[in-house]
Amino acid sequence: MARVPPRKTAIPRAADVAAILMEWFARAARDLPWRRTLDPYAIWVSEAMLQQTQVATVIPYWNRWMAELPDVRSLAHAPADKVLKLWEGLGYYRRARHLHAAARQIVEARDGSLPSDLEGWLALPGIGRYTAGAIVSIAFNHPAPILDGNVMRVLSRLLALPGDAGQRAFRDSLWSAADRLVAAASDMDPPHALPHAPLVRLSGPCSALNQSLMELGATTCTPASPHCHACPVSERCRARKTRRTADFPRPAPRPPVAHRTMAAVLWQSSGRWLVLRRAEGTVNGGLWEFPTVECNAGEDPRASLAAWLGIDAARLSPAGTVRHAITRYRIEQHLFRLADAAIDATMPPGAEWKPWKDLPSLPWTSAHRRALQLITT
DNA sequence: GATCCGTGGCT
DNA sequence: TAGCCAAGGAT
Repeated sequence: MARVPPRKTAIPRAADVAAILMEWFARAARDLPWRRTLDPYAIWVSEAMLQQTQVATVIPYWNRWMAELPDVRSLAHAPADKVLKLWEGLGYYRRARHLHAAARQIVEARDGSLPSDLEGWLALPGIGRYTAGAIVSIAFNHPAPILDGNVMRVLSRLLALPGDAGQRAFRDSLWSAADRLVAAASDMDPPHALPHAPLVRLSGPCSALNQSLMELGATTCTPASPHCHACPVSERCRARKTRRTADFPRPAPRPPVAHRTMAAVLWQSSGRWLVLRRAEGTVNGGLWEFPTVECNAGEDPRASLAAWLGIDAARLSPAGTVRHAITRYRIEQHLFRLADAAIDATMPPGAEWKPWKDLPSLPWTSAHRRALQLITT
């Protein structure tokens, strides 16, 4: 039988690869909580949480979220602070605000009925091509391709396709490869059973194929030292064949790290503490923190804070340091306590006094949640 | 297209 | 320790 020579950037015999990956997934799939359901709302929440976030981090958040906000109506009607509190510590808080806004949109414009097609999902805030494809393939078995960091790594190695995630042509080629695979899977039988994870449910072969690509990237085709001996498609992998798995994908250039210094005041007066909610549109918008000022390079943090508050620096007592990171910034937060006597100081704009007992239930920025613990202990 | 948006874990 | 990484989307 004549065999068509594979195009260089095409998956050789995509149907074979799809079948192998699905069979592997049936054996290797991890039992993750959102895999036990076909509810598109639950899958949507998991996909929003999993953006740029690791599975192990997401699991407890997803469980809490689903217990508190089990359906789209409960989310639509929830207060913003409750939504943010459930997201506290996950980062990229815009995801939570988008989820909330999309739920309201679904309840108001669609009477609470979730979309079942790609275009319907893409029309919602916070949902792009990856997330829409993931939801419709996993929940509805639609043959929509997905391309995330894992799939990009798996397919670029399989094809030995040079390039990095920042390059349009590279991404386009991989979207095409992902599309051919899920299309090939769509008319196959799904794996019959997942003996290793019997509680995992599959809507069909498109779900199995897409999840197999992500699973392979997460557990086997890892960024550093991939476990090629355990890979079901290693014999078809062009990067493996030439011992160049480390070359794919090429890392995208990263913006240089910048260091910043901040000073925050833990100001207690008559049993109340001064806190403020960060403005929407800023970093960590909507979250609460203690009043904070950024220090100029080389400036003494205590002097900066004293000047900002209009008080003598000697009245601020050091209470510890918290280090954290926001995207490309590495931030050193210096904490200072200020007690009752300083009622003559300048109130930072937007700040309000809250009793101690109210503080733990607010949604905090990560750095200041740790500051809170420093005070407690 | 480049830049911004968080965090915790791992090496 | 510093750097790197993880199921992206919006502007």
